[in-house]
Amino acid sequence: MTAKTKSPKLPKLTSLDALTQAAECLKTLAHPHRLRMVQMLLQGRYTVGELAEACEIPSHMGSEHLRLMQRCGFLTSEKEGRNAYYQIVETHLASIMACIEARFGGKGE
Amino acid sequence: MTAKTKSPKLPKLTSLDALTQAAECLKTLAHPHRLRMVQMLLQGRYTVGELAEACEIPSHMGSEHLRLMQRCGFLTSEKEGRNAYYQIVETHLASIMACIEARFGGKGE
DNA sequence: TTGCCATGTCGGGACATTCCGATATATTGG
DNA sequence: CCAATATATCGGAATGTCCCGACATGGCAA
Repeated sequence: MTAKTKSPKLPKLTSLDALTQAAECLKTLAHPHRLRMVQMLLQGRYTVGELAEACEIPSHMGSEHLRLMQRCGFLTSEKEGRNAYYQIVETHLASIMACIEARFGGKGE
Repeated sequence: MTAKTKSPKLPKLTSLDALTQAAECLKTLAHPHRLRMVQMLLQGRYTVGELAEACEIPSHMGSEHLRLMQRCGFLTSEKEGRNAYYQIVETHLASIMACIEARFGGKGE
């Protein structure tokens, strides 16, 4: 019955659809190597090989991580000779990465 | 050799250990129902049943999601009669949730 | 051309997550 | 006491993720 509106606070909620999208993106981000790649790409320009080496993984696996993030709308790529450079297009990654660094020791701590 | 420092920009990086922890936490957060629960708990006080109902899932599944987030250090619980109330203890959740809302339509959009 | 290097793609095995039904515990009301 | 409610836990089936070796593509140099 409507009289039983016992809830003293009515929360404003994001739709479950939007949260499902958000969860997809977070899942894509939730990997140590992908986090490092994003952190690097927020600071400079790197090839697949450089990103993979910084993650201590073979470069063909780096390529897969980068493709995942591209599918999800985080990155784009451009080729230069036999190298491929990736760059960030999802601008919100900067602020999310800042939150993560604030919690889990920023760079170098 | 040290002479081969061809990198024009030297990025400051979070350690892979810290990023592994961060990825664990992000993976815990990366679920639509858990995101909604966190969003609600940032605004008020709710029982397991209320949180589960808002996610349109049976309450025993809500209980599992809440336990996951508790293990990860996001939440604590207190019992009151036959109800259980959860609350947020990881303060950084507020800023991360704000980033997510900024990207995926905040509350009500 | 031939061969090498950087990148991208495919298939599979190992492992983790998600969801659900069934069951367990604890508290309240009758 | 018994029954009903709220929460928690267990086991398993379906699904998804991670990592790897193997192979494919395209550019560059000798």
